[in-house]
Amino acid sequence: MPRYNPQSIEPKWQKVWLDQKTFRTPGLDTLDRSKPKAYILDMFPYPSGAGLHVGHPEGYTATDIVSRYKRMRGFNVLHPMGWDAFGLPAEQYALRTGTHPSITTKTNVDTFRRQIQSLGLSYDWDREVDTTDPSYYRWTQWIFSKLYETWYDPAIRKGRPISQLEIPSGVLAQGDKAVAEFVGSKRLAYTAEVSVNWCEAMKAVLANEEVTGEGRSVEGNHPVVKRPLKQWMLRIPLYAERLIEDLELVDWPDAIKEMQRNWIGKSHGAEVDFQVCGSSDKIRVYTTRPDTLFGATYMVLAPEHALVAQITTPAQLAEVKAYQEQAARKSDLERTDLAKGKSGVWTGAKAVNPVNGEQIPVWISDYVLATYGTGAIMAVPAHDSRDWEFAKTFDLPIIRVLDGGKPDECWEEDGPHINSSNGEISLDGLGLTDAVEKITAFLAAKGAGEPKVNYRLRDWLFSRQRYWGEPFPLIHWEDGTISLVHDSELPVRLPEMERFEPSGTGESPLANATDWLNVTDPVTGKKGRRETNTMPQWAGSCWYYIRYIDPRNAQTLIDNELAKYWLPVDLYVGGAEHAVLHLLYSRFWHKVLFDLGVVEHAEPFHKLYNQGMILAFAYEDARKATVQSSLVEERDGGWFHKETGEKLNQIVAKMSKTLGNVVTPDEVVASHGADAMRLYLMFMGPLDRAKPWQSNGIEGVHRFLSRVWRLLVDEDAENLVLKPLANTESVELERLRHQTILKVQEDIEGMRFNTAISQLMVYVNGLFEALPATPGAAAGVPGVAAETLVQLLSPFAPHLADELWSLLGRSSTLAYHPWPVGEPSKAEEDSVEIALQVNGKLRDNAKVSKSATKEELLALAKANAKVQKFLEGQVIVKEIVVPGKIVNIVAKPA
RNA sequence: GUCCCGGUGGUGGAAUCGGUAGACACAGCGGACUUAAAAUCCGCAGACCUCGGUCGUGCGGGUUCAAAUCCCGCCCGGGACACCA
Repeated sequence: MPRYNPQSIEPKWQKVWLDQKTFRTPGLDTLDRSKPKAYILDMFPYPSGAGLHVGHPEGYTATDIVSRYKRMRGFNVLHPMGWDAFGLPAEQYALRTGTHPSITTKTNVDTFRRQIQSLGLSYDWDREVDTTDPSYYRWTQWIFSKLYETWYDPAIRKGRPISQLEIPSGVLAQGDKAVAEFVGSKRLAYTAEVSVNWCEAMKAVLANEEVTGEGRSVEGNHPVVKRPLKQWMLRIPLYAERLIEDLELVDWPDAIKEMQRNWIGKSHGAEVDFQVCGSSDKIRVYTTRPDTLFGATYMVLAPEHALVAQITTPAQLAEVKAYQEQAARKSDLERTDLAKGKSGVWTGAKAVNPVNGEQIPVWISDYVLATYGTGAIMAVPAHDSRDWEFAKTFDLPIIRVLDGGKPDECWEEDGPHINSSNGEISLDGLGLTDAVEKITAFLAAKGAGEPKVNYRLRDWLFSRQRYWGEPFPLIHWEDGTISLVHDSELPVRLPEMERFEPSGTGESPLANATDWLNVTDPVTGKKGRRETNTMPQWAGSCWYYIRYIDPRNAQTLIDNELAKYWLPVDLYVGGAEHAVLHLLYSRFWHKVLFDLGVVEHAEPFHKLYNQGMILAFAYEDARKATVQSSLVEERDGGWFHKETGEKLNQIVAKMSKTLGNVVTPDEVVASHGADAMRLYLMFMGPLDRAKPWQSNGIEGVHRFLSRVWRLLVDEDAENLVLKPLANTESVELERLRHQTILKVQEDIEGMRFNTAISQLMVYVNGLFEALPATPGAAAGVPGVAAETLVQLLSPFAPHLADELWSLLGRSSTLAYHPWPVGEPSKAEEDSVEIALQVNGKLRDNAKVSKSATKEELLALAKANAKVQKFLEGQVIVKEIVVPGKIVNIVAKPA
């Protein structure tokens, strides 16, 4: 009767773990800090209305296995879960349904928590955080206050309190307003009228990182246009250098590090001044190829460049103005579309090339970006493809200064310089590196330029005109000053509002919360208005890993001692889609907090691991049109359309409603149990690889768990009882046991869960084989084997393991039971099978003693009949013996 | 266009300090048990042929006694970036 029944044992153990707080991590008072620690973190989810999908449990299971394993190895483990619950989708859903986002958020969180708990994950639920909880966002606001009150000191490469900023006497002399302006120009958080990415469909501003290369929103793929708005910005580029350097300190996938480096986009070059003819104005350009300066035949300014108005000649004014207006109206998409040709207008002005005195025309064009470098370039058409295209379009002169490539093609590679000399300097004959060095020194000496490092990374646009986000702790006073809400008055709560639609004007919905909006200074009677923008969703997720360590601390963000002990996060698992956004922002905030002494480590996440996406099979017909999975049947080793009978191809695709191939965790838990689901997710393949869900696969692991159950439990008995266990273990089983312990622990440490599980299967197969042929015969599975198997299985299938553990007569959970000891000496085989080769081809195998010498192996090979057959009529040329592996005899015809 | 990752049986995948390719599973085939089915257990299983071999890790070369593994050149799939001067 008592068959393996996950539906009854899983809820039972989940209740025990929850009720007894089995996975509670001690707080400061009871924490034994002499023990090693493991902070194992999942990227917390956005609790959407759709509930958990199978991708979530993949990463969660992996971290859960590591957490459970580390506990058994005697580590203090911190393994928390929480909710990234602010954000646009909740607000949009609320607007559609008329339900307040705080209500839908609560419902969704409850669903997510129930689903996650049904997977048996060993989270400490006492540490749950929710970014929308005022007691949480109080500290998000606090961190913003710190950003506002911090400036970056380039001399010591650190963020410092604004109180330590020295005000130049010249600024002091100009009065309070000038001082405020000066300080504002140094704060890490500042407000500015900027051209922003405005998404009409979302009625909100987006950060650069939230806009795709096609000029559409990452969320929802809506069109995005440029529009000037007053916004809060964060000066993340000041930390660019450290954000690049400190990638050396962390153990992250190379691909992610590379993406961050690319995003920060450091480049070395020089700034060069060009004198405008007939004017005192100079145009400063940034170039990474100062060595090509002799080939500069014209210049281009961004249409928004400040000098355009001053240098444009009256004759060109109308045309220039028209072009500027046209450019301003274009979206980034239209401006950067590579398919379109180059456009531009001559300003009428000329400037002097500082190395050869040539007067060259100054153009404006939208292919030059106002926001990068100086917003102006020197154009070297012979050696830059963009300049080449522009010069060809407008018939501008092209001078080659590098020897290489075909005569009528642009050459962007290295080569000996030509046509590059004047009376004072010559680059002719030099290669790229030498030429750059020489010309840069020359320009510096003449005061016409200097070496310069540039970053692609821009200031982070940090405000949104939405309701469902953290309010800024700021007040705009009637006298034009801005002040922070005092720490003691935090949090600034998000007001309860009935209507919170975005206005569409760029004004946040909070502007309508009249009672909340207006404030009066109790001391001076001065009137003010709260900041009505809210923070972007990234704000809450930037620092949640810190709060988990000390989640209920009402006095400070985090206790210093706890921060010292638990940080950094030892293992951080999540999807690769956060490669630049969340992970870059988080590192930036962490560095600011590091500079302020809140945390003691330069980097927040030591080891990062990206789980691959769970895909699913889908079907398409000969025209490559996809077919709903419900209309597909499998027969005769192929797939066919149920209605038309057409033969279909199996493909791998993302799970989607349209393909009808979505699998939800709830249905898998219901049909096969959480343990089977966990095991299958890990058995599918390497964690970091994308792989398709196969319903047959889950059957397979379920069968394995049933086999384990049957190995130990007497299914014929009326009640739940163990089969009789044997007292002694054969030499072979002992060896297999030690091999299994060692393999499983190595594989868990290396995050190779699929091969750990196969080893467990090998062990179970071995135990079955060793059972007496006749059922009921005296000895069953050796007791030590039974206990070890259950222990090794427990990180993977914790419900089954705890159930069997209690059947084995142990009263408490396995969660903190010491991991079994695997001894390499006992795992070693005493004989090995080696390959006998002739000329590199396998001819026979031989079982030999592990200690056999080279001579013995060679003699054995030569005595082998099959080997001899292939040596007939041959002369031996060479003999290679690798003990424990192969003997290879090289021979050639006599 | 540039960068990164990958390509192994019918399927998911093992094996990379170069040393017996295909562990473990899924699907398949055969057998046992059963009135029958399910479940379970045992066995077979890369391809090709003359049953002793030959070929075989996307394709073509190379290094080596020996290559899935290292090198060169391609092809295909996935991801990221893309007028950043």
